[in-house]
Amino acid sequence: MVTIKDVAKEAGVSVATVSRVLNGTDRVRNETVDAVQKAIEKLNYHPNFLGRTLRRLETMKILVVLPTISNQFYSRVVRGIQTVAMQNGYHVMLVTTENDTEAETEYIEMVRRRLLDGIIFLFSSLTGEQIGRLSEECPVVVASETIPGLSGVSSVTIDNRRAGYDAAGFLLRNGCKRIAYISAGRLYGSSFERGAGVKDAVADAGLPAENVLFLDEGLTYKAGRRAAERLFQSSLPDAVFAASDAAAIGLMHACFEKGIQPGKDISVMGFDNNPIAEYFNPALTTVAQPQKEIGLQAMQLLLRKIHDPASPPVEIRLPHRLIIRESVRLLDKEIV
Amino acid sequence: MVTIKDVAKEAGVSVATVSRVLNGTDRVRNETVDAVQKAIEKLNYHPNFLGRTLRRLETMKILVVLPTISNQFYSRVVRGIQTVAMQNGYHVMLVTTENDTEAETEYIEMVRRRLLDGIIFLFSSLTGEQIGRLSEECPVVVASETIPGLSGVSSVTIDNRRAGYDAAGFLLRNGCKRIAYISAGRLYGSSFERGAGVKDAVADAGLPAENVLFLDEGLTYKAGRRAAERLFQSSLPDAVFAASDAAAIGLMHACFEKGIQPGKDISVMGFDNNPIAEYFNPALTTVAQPQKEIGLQAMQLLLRKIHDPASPPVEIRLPHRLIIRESVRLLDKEIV
DNA sequence: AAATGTGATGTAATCGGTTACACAATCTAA
DNA sequence: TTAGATTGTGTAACCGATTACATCACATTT
Repeated sequence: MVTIKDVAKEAGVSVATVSRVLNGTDRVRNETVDAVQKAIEKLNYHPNFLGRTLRRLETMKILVVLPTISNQFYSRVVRGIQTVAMQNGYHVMLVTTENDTEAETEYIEMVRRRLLDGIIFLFSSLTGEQIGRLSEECPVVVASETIPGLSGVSSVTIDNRRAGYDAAGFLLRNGCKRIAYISAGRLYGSSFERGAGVKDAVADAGLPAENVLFLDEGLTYKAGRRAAERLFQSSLPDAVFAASDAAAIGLMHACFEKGIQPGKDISVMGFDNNPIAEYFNPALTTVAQPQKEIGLQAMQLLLRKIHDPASPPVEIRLPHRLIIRESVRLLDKEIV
Repeated sequence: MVTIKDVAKEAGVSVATVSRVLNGTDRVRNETVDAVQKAIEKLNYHPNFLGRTLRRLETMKILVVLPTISNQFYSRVVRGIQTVAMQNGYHVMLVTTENDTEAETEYIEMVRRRLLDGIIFLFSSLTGEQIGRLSEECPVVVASETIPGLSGVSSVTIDNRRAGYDAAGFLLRNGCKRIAYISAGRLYGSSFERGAGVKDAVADAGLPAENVLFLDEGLTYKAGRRAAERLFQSSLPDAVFAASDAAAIGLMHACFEKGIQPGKDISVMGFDNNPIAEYFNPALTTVAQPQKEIGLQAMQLLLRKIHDPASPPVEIRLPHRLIIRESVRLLDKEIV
């Protein structure tokens, strides 16, 4: 490997001078600059970041932890993160944990060990306490997901409980009395919160708690299909609300096979406003999160934490939005 | 920050001994090990990777470059890569270029500068020559995408030309004489290859070249919709073949709005066998790539290159598979 | 002419680790 | 008993960069 020493020797100067040319941190005579640059070119030299970051103790790189990249929801959040990162000279690396807790801790070690400057969790299998402790050692932000027991850590999310309340409220106002809710596993706190919101709405409508059926199947197409199979075993609810658009679509697909028309025979609602929601037939009524905005704000909070580790944690709640399409049957009297 | 020196002082030993305890590279007396571990725990010490990798000149991490994470196709390829990587103690980091060439070169610098041990391109805006040069400096593998002018670099793909030929052949055998092909931009060589295969098939069927219409719109839902709008302006072809399932779905959606029934009034075929293909209505006929296998093999090739930089490049072609569902209208006489 | 300032460059310490080598203590074999 | 091997540990060089400080040549000021 070509090192700074080789360049120095080739150019007939000291390593310090080469370093100065590389970083432009100090005045160097023009002829010397030329000689060094010629040597760099001749040897095809590329500075080794390790040496530099070791000395500087910063890497200009941050890590984003997501559960999987097969869920489209995250792509826009990541885009938001990348936008702000790029503006500030930072690079973004992604890692997926794919439910592999051990892998997650491995990656976290990289941040702890200063190979990366900070970390944004869009998901975690760690407990709130663990993340809290981690955040005392290095810059951490949690975004889009709520993690039980988390405190003292900056976060950016929507108000998931409220979003669940609004979604269920919309279904109730349109005549649905019995609602099934397809939720994700226990690691997705946001999905749990939405379920709590559904319960609230049903209670506020004066209906008994039994009118809500929880199906803890997950967020994938398959999860939706599984949920459908369970529903088909007894009398159908008026509406199904899924914690992801994919699950809603999986359910609708199973309905077709049974000859049940979503949007007519049963109302279906998703979450996240995944692009497919608009293209599916029937187009899926869903709840949109400001994904890009979540990413933007998360990265801004992380930058603040990187530059001022003592800065206090901030919790940002962004607004969600109901997107009304065709999969929920509307009562005539309902205006929106 | 707690360093190895602090631990050494706390435990009353030298830094060398602490290092030995950390890495288990040498014999250390049991009591000494205990003392060091106690000190590590007490100080909550985490070794800084930089020092270690600087000395060892290897990071046990590899980089995967993808265009975007909003295309589900890549998630399974990445999963394959991760499987093999994990088995070998490597970690996988992802970066998306989102059509930002500059960002791509930034990440590549990380590999060149030994911050990462190797790189797998699932996409690149670099030319074949550039990647060829890069591969002389560090371990490189190209997977799933074909890059024009690439040589001397290991790669894992399907035979895209053949896949295009097979898809078009299937359409032709089922009575489609005029075929539109929705392709991705010039950076996606695989999509171009598939188009060449379509041309071959049409020529072999004795039909004139005008029977193929190329629509260079892209791979997204929106791209499919744009393609549809262009098609609606003149007489419809018998079939549309899209280089991605998303584009095929975007097109079908536009068809619905026009009252055209895909699978009946027009045949539609996608590519990749995205999970949604199975759930969409009508279910999408498509070409499946062995995504996970592509990832597995790509990582294996990369490992070989990392361990033996002089190993010769290997080009692996994996088989594709037609997945016949409902979006292509079948002639009765066609068995499959 | 002497004192002072300035610009360009080199020397060497440093970042946080790993590891070759040295050395002392202990054990083993002849 | 003693030479030689083994074990455990410390010293210091080293990885590839950055940077505080020193140095020297030359220009400017008094």
